[in-house]
Amino acid sequence: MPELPEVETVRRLIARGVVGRRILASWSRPPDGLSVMVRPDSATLTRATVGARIKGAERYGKQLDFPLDNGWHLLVHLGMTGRLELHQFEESLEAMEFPRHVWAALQLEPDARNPNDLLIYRDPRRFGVIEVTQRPSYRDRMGVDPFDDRFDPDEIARAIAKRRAPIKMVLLDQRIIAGLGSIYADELCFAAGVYPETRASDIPPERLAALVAEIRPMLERAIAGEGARLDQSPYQDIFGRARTFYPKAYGRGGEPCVACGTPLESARVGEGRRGRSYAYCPACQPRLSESKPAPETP
DNA sequence: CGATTCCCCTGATAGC
DNA sequence: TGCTATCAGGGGAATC
Repeated sequence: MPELPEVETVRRLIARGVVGRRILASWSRPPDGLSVMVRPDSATLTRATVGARIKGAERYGKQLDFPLDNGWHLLVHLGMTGRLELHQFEESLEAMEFPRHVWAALQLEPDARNPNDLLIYRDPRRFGVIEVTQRPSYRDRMGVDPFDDRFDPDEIARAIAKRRAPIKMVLLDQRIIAGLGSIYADELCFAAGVYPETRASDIPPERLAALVAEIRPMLERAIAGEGARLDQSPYQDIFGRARTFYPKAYGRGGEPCVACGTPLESARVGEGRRGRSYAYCPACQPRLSESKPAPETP
């Protein structure tokens, strides 16, 4: 659920508090037999981070990357419910009792300008991961980030047009575009007037071009608003900030279309556990087979 | 290669 | 009040 704009917001907020600071100690919760949250393990986290200085805070797609001055990288993927938080640290890490769903913590060196010196990784749903590596490889399995200099709308459109899967699923494919998720896939389909289950290869070229052309501006607006505002969602908050990018389609099934007033519909694309829900306006985003929107109004 | 399916997790919510 | 079933979803892995 945190997608490119939300991850970028986290990056900016965290960067101010951590870049340039040294890591004094680390803690991670012992494995419990379920998903491993800290990779490769607690000992390596300590070996890689303690004594090192955080050089920067970078993002590619939805991946956060904190390069350290000892050659290691601290990587954080927020998954669906992951958070990075800065807190004021009081006692020793060993003595602290961390709340549920906190998987790792790093104690930072004191900084007169910033009283918060404890970086926490929390993730209730455990789809995220925090890891250390000396050779980050996440870019190898990722397509182009929309803010990368190499992002070429024509090239992206050509890649999309080769796919026969539903456009919503193709937009979610991180190997083509890195950073989109369910929210912005829905929003892009809405903005371009494309029915989300349309086969990507069936979308008229000029319409697909319009959709792709909207990717960067839309993400820019969302970043400016510090992420998408999801009043219905329990995962809306990042740092308790007021997010001001209001989705026009995502999560609005049953509500009126902002453009024409028609009630939006919600449905699911893809079977099984990897299916994704989506919302769309049946009037503004007609199916390809329909030359015009269905005349009947429900 | 692409398309499709199963899986991991738990908070929130609806239904009984 | 308490229980149970359902849903949400990013992405790895396996399968077709």
